[in-house]
Amino acid sequence: MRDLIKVFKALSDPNRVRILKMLEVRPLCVCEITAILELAPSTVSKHLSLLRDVNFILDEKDGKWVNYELNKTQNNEFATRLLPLLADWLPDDEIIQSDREKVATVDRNHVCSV
Amino acid sequence: MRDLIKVFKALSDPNRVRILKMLEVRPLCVCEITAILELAPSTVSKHLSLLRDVNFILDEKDGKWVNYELNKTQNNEFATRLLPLLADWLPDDEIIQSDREKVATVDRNHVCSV
DNA sequence: CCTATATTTCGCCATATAACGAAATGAAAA
DNA sequence: TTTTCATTTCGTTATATGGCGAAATATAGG
Repeated sequence: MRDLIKVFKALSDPNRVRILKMLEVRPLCVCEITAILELAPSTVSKHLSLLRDVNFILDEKDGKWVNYELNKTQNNEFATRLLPLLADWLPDDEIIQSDREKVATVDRNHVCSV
Repeated sequence: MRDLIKVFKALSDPNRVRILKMLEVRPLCVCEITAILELAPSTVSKHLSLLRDVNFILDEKDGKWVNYELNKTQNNEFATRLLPLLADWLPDDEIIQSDREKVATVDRNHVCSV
């Protein structure tokens, strides 16, 4: 029960849903996500660690960056069944569409503290 | 987006999940649910109206009682796809099992303010 | 009509949550 | 080694949420 509640709480915040919908396009580092959401880096980091705690995303170190990607492994029943639902939803949401366009063009070398 | 967030928030409380898992067994009135959850009637009523707002359950007046049941109509994409997932989950949860045993035996004529 | 019962609404309180900035950490570059 | 940049951790603050009891509403039955 405890784990299930954590999973739904993770999905109960619009900024975390925006992150997941961005990661459907491609993996992103923290500062790219921060630039698109226009939130403080510490806030974004907290959202990401929460999504990682419920196995929705995986992190991978890449030099000074940390890349986050959707967890496509089958190691978590909740993620395995909920992420495909989310992928079907919000196709016409304006914020989601705008975020995804930015994902297509954002470049971490230009966007992070220049 | 707004509606989706409301849906996940509705699922983010253990007492609301318990209610949905009880309603998988059969429809129940407010005082039966109140007796099983051991919460104040006003609290249960609030949970139920929240679940109704996101189309997870339907209410039907029956004399002085109000019966709530799972919404099995196909009129809401989120309910249609999330309720079957929930039905697959928590089969071994002790609280859920205990709640469901009580659902099988509870009688509104005995349990409500006698 | 009057009372009893089921439910809902309202106001209040304690806790949870999301936001920020400052400071700490870790790795690359100078 | 020192500096720089990306990220995380920590402490604080404002708002959201879940709980209750009291009062309002609705219906059944005397």
